[in-house]
Amino acid sequence: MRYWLMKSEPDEASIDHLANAAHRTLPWTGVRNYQARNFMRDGMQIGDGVLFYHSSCPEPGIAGLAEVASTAYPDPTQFDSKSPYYDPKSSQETPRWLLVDVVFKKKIPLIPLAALREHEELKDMRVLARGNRLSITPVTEAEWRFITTRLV
DNA sequence: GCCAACGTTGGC
DNA sequence: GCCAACGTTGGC
Repeated sequence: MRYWLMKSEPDEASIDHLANAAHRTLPWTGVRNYQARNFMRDGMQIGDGVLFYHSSCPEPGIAGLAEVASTAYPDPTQFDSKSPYYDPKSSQETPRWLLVDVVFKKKIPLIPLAALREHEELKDMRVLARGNRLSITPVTEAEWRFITTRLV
């Protein structure tokens, strides 16, 4: 059992979109970074905990809790020439990009980025690291426990 | 809109 | 394989 933080732009897919999706589940489309892909492919298992983070928005921060709901499989948007996530260099035979399904668990009062930075216990969180741009980052069990018991 | 930081691309 | 140029991310 591992823990992750996954960034999403709320205009595209917010915690409310997830809560209202069929089966409260969405495929995590659009990851086009190898490190993030590898976390999904090599690190994630069904049932892993997910901190659902809103990014590139007026109030960035953790907006809810979710769970990994599938193992990794090819992201269909890479094959769709009309999609902004289309990748002409990928092929059905050797898909370059993968995704996992994510299922809603709980909406929480937003924990703003600035609030995360206030806690000594969270100072090493990958998402808070200088210059971090990864859309998926591992979360330690201690960080997960602190956030879900103290900040939620 | 700015800009720091980082990943990717492509010429050599 | 190096590395400069470029594009993207994402907070502010």
